[in-house]
Order: sequence, then C-alpha cells, then structure tokens
Amino acid sequence: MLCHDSRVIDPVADLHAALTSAVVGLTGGDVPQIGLERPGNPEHGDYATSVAMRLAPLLDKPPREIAQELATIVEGFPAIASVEVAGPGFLNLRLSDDWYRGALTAMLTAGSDFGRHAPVAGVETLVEFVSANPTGDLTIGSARNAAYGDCVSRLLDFAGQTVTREYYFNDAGNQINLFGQSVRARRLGEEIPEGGYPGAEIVEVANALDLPDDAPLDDWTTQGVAVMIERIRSGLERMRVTFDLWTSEQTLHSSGAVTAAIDRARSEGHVFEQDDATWLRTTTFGDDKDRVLLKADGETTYFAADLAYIDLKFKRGATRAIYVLGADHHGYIQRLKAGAVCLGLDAEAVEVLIYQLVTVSGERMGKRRGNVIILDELTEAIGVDAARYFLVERSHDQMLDIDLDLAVETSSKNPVFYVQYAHARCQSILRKAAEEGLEVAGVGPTHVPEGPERTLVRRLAEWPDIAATAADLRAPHRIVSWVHELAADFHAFHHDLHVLHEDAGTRAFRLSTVRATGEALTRGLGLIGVNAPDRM
RNA sequence: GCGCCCGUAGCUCAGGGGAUAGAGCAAGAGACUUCUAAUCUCGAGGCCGCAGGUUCGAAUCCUGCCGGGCGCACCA
Repeated sequence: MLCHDSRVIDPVADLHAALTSAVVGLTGGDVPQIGLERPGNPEHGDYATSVAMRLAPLLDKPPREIAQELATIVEGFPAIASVEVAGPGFLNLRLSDDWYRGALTAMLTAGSDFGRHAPVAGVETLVEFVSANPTGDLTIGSARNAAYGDCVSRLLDFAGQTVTREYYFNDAGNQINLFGQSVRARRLGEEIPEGGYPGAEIVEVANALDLPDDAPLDDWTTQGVAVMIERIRSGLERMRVTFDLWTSEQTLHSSGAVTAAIDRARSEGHVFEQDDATWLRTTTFGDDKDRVLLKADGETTYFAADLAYIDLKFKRGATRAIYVLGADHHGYIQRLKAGAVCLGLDAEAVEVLIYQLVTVSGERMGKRRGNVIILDELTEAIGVDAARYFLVERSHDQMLDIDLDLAVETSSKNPVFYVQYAHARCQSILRKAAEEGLEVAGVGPTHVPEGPERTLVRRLAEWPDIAATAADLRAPHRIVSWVHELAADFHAFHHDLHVLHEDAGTRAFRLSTVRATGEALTRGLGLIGVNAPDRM
C-alpha cells in the first residue's frame, strides 16, 4: 500500500504505523519505504512486509536476521496474532481477533465517511471536462469524458480537496457561425451550408426557437447555442454529471480577458510578431512549435482564448487546473503548460488527463461518419448505471470498446448487476433481521474464525488505501475493480455462512460485516456515480 | 520523421519494485429443503511483444527495437 495521510480512519494504516515504530526502534530514526501488502497466497499471512530486505543495506545485516528482530518487537502488538519470517526476509503477519473486531467497529463508526479524507486546506482543484462545443449532441467520446471527469472529481473530493467542476464552451468563431447557419437553414427548409451540421438534433433546435424567418444570423446562433447547451446540460444531469460553472468563450473576448492575457504574456517577454501575425513563443517551454495568438487577419485564435482561460482559472483561486481531454487532443498538453508558463504561472499546476478513444462494437465514431452514437442513446439503451460503470471500468489510458449487444444484455455477464445484486442481498438480510427482531448492536466479543468472514473484513479494510490511490492516480477504474472483488467476497461469504445465526455473538459479528459491506458498496459505487439498489 | 497511449490466458482487461502473475467472459466438471442459485465451488488455460540494463528481487523502473491506435493548423 501507499502510505497516505493518517488523518483518515484506517485500520491498515494503524498497522503500518505500528510497524514503523518497530523499525524506528531498530534503526534509531531512519525509515525506508515500508511496503505492506496482502499476499495472494494465504500461507503468507494476512499482511506481509518486505521492509527487512530494504533495511539490510542500511543496517549491513542479513535480511532474515533483521526480520527476526522485527518479529520479536511486533509480536507484542495487540493487533498481531502471530508473526513469521519467511523466504528471503519477508515478515508475514497474522492479525488478531482484536484487529478484526476493531477494524469492523471503526468502519461502522465512520459509516459513509470511512476512507474520506478531512478537507485539505489551501487545495482548490478545478476540473474542466466535457467542454464539447454546443454544435450538436454529445457523442460516445464525450460520454467517456463526462464519466471519467466526473469520477475524478468525486475521487478528489473524497480525498479532501475542494473541487470545482467546469464546462467551457466555444460560442464564437467559424464553427459556431456554421452552426447558426445550419439552424436557420433547417428552420427555413434550405440547404445547410458547406461544412455545416447535418444532425437531426439541429432540426429540433431550430424548431424550438421562437424567431421570425428574417431574424439576423446572430439571433439564430445565440439562441441556437442556448438551446443546445440546455440539451447538453440536461443530458449530463440525467447521467448524474453536474457542473458548478459554465464558462463561455465569448465572455472571455467581450470582457477583455483575451486581450489582457496577450498583454500579460507580452510583458513577460514571450510574444513576437511574424508574417503579420502575433505569436506566443511556447517553444521556450517545451512546446513543439510556437503558437499564433492573433492571425494575420486580426482575428484571435482559439488558443488565445485558451490562454485567457488558463489565466482566469488561477485568478479565481484554483491551485490546480485539471483538463480532461481525448487522446486526439494530446498535443495540447505541452501547449497548455507552456502557455501557462508564458503567463508567469506554474506548469506543474496544469494537469492534463488524456483518455483514449472510444469505439462502439469495433467502429470509430465521428460526426462526419454518420455512425454517431449519442450519450442519450447509450443511457437509454443500457441505463445510466451500466453506462457509467462500463465507461470507467477500464483505465483511461486504455482504448475502450463498447459492445452494444453485450451491454444491452441484462444477465449475470454484466458486472454492474453482479455488484448491485450484492448490495441488494445485504439489504435483504438486514431487512429480515429487523423484521424478525434479530438485530444485535455492535460487533460483539466473538472469536473470528479463519474463513469468509476474515476475508471479507480484510477486503473492507482495504478501502481507504484503494480510494486514496485511485484519487492519486486519477484512476476510477480501481474503484470498479475493488467493488467487484468486494461483491465476489460477499457472495462467497453469503453462500458459506448463515448470517442470522442462533448464537447472538456470531450473529452480531456477521450482521456487522453485512452492514459494513452494504455501506462499502454504496460508498464505492457512489464514487463512480452508480446507484446501489435495495432490492432487485 | 517527431510526440502521446497500448502490447499480460482463446477474448476483454487488472496488476505503479516483492514470494507460485490475477479477474471477468468463453470452453469443462459440480452444488438449489437456504437470509434472493441474478449465487457459489473446482479443474484447465501464460517465452507478461523482443533484446539489453538497473536491483538482493522487474510484468512493473531505464534504453533500444518490433507491432497497433491517436496526433503533429494563422481549424475549432
């Protein structure tokens, strides 16, 4: 596990801390990285550490000898039932009943906050995502952006950061002009212009507008954008993705922010004139080529607005600006970072997350390919829960193929049902316990035998580390994997053990485990925006 | 040509320095008098793309190659 902040309630971190104190006892201060992990092989204990091997060069002693000395110290800890030196110098730890009961009590006490980090002062993270131009409905690619960006936001929030979610939309320039012309053409029954937008949604937008046929193009454009933005917003909301801020590119121009940003970069000495255009010397800071800010015709480029927008993000108080972009935009990373430095900002505070492209049943989607799959179609076809689950099931670094035939299938092949069903089962047991008056308060003093109960509690105790690591790595798919493993452990537990046992002590521990599992599934699924139903 | 991502079981993938590399699906064999069998159990399946290097230890880190995807605008 990684060593995370100890302000989180975390039974495993407590173990880590105990081990650290033992190491300090040996070295007198120096502490190497202490790896503490759950071995795959049960013979290697509940947890194992390789710290003795890392300590060997430091103390100039054989690893097994160091492991033996550590074992003697650690053996006395109440959380530890037994210690064993194994292999080249591993320390295999077996946890005591005490630890299992304590861990379960701790997670039930923390409830939905188990694993949540206390607010970190001075960290204001701005996550800008989706940001698709309002010239059409959101495609499957934007759906991945929405799901991924939203999950990253939830993860960072859970990790104690103050998160603001922002949608930036382009409502100026050529593409938007074409959009406005397309809307008007659709309404008047004329041919859409060359390079215009042929999508069916343009017709719907056109028909929603209350404009006379001879209204100026600007009106068609402005009102068309407003309607399109609302379509996008409500679609995202149905997908449980909401934003704190909607920022228009137009306002950056009209407020003078774009001009101000160019002036600022100029005063920092990074602007130059060439071929009648105004350029930003981004190559000074690692970009492939310099970028134009003002074209020869005097128009600003999209990048000029980007520059103003970066400036705005930090002026509003963000300490970190995260961008979520598709792989086809990876070339923007250096450009954005270099742009920030040209404004006197810190490149490290600009973080660009790239997700790989999405295909549907093996085919790449494109607005000009005529085979577009829209976000709304996806959620209607397979439901919001399944859509969100599948969209973040794989690493964002990995290409994603959504097999619509498979995704539509509502069988046990579908992992989201498997996980949700585990939660429904938990609730079912808890309902029955309540109905029959079999509820018991607390974890109880019972001995916890080796078996599914211990396996399940160990899994549950991983949560704070899983959540913190997923946030650090911006990797919501780790939450998905974990939740699936938890469901599997629970199904096995449920199959092997009768929870509403006649012995009150046994019942107390098992009921507590079921409660903790139900909460963990709700919490974990919540971080990926998937519901945990009480009945199925 | 340059840059980013990927290459692990038949398929889709997990695995961010540790012991015998994991999961789902597919294919095979079993388990329902039960708090939901929408479940569980067991077996089979692998030059971790190739070659070097770092390390006590590499699927993991470094370098080079091979293969696939995506980019490289005074477009947005």
